[in-house]
Amino acid sequence: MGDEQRDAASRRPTMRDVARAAGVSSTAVSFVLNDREGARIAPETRARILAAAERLGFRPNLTARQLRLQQTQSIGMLTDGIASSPFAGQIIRAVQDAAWESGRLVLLVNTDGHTDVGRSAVRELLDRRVDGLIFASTVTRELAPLPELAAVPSVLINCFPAADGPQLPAVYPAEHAGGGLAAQRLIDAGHREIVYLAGDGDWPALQRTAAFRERMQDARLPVDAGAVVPGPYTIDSGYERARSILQRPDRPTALLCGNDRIALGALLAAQALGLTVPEDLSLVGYDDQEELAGSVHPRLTTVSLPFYELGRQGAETLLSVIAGEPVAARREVVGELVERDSVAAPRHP
Amino acid sequence: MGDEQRDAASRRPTMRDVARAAGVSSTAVSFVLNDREGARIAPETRARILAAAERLGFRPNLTARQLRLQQTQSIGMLTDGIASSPFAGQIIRAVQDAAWESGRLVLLVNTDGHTDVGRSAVRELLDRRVDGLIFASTVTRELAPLPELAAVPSVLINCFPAADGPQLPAVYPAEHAGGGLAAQRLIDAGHREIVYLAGDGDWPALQRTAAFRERMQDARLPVDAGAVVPGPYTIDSGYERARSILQRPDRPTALLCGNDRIALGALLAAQALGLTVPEDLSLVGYDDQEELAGSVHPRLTTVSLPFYELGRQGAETLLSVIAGEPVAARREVVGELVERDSVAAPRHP
DNA sequence: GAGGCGTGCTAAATCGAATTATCACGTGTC
DNA sequence: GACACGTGATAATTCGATTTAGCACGCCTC
Repeated sequence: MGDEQRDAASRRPTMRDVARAAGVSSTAVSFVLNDREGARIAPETRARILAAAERLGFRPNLTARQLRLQQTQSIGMLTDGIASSPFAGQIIRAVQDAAWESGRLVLLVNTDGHTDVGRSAVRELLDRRVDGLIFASTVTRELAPLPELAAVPSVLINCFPAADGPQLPAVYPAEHAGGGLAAQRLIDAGHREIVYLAGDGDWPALQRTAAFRERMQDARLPVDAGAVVPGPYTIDSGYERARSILQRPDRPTALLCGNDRIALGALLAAQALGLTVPEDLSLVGYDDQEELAGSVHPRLTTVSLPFYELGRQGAETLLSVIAGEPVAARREVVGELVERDSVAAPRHP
Repeated sequence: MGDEQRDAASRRPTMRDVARAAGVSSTAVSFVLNDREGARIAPETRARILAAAERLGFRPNLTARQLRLQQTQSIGMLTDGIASSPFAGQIIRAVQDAAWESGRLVLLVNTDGHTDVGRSAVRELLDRRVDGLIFASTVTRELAPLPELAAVPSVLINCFPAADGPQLPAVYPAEHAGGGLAAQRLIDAGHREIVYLAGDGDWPALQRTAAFRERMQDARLPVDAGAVVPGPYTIDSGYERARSILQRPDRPTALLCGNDRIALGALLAAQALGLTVPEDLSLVGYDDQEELAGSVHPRLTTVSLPFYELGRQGAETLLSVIAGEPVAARREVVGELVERDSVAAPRHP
């Protein structure tokens, strides 16, 4: 066995190997395998090349192709925390799905919130010549994107750019609309006294609170000083806030909650006070944390956060930018009301 | 402004640009920037090159380097479901952390359980010349790894190879040890009548059941026919099984559960029957599903699944294989007992 | 002053594909 | 018989780095 044959057996076969096997030049092989139009190759030659490629199990070396073509068919994805939020997985999955469908692969980097890691990660990804970049935030917020992101097509997911940074396209949840959905559900059920156990000053909380007020006003219901009670997004805080509110003689008939954890706290408080949900008290959560909202008794009516959709639309936006198509600067994705068992008509209407 | 200068300004600078700017050959630039030992470059020349590189903001094109060096400093990661399990994120995070520390990036592909997608994903990753591959399963099980995986260094996480497939190194949870931990907790608390609401015939369930029997025997406690009740890993099933068991006059004083969902079902059943946990009934779960085990009242004592550790050890094993170091064929990682509030001494000892 | 040697640097090949510019050959036309 | 033209291929270059082999020069030695 000659050196050449031994080599061809141990190495992955290259285009040259195929060319030699078919008795043609590597140019011909390239033309045939890429179905290059305008290339004139006789049918028999073509067949011989195809057969040789098949027989050798030839697959092009993508690293070489990437260098020549100056594009890597891969996109970089930065997150500031994968596992810190159980939802992040959905975004990653969606981005990966969309990328895969477009023939691309995802290079994933988790910065764990460290800006310096993020910075070197972006550099590293640019050095690898990714076709585009996605930055996904674990919490919905305004932020100043790293200026380096602007070097290639980039898209923000679950956040949006501050006025002073690069104006990258952004895809994030329609918190105002979602908050409206939640509030409207309680209003539609006939509740007139609703208290909002809101989140704590973050952007989603502000948006949802505004929506709550608007819907109440639209329904000509009063929103007095005590109607919005902000606090941390924890079970304990939900419990404490609900407890003090539900002990009032003029207690509300429904509590709108900033998230499912607060709602769970409220549920526990209601039970501790001998109130039955939803008969004595209606409850609406937010986030639709599967493991939580669907596991308690009664199961929580809540609004889902459209994480998969966020990821998909983010990725599709990025692919459009890469393709040179125009895209919307901002895209809000609406979650949906998940009807379960924690809402009923008020007992004394 | 000459063509050349304009080019250098718009393109990312290459090594040639740096060489020209410093008035040397690109070989010299390569030697200096890579600190190649044995290369003889005068200190002034070296400084000039460094200055030029700095001034132009030169960063090497990694695609070109990868082609020349025949290694991509990246690893491929396949999962059969990212978001289906909230834990998968931990494994991904751990793998990415370890890869990053070794100067590598992770190419992530989610197969969603489709073997054909997995197959083409592996091919795609091999075409891109990843240095190694990780396959992570969402459920702990025995499986026949895709034969293609054997083409490069590969490691399995949260699963292990069947006897007939390629024998890849595997890292997975020590279910036997973990099951022992859970059982022992109840035995140590003084319980003598313990029923195991087991999972349904999967590998972890089998391991944990075996461990339960062994610990009981070691403690000279009887394990009669009804002591192990297998069933689905759902809240409902836990509820039903617990209900029928707890209604018996000789009801056990403790229930060991196959996972936290079953345990939650059991908790609800106990409450429905007027039993207090842990006073009347002790409960131990498994998995430590944060959102669930820590949110119910009383909070569940359970055993954690070491997902982060699994990912990290898996990645480190892979890096060792890539480096040509010997590695263990199988590595079991033990979770830990998470003490919370659902275990107490039995009332009638 | 010829030969040896260390220093400092470069030309050219290489990695594996894609692409541009030609080239050889036969056929048809005037 | 000279020339244009279509067909079927190939040689050579390019992408941007790394690496091997070797060149030019000065200094020292005998």
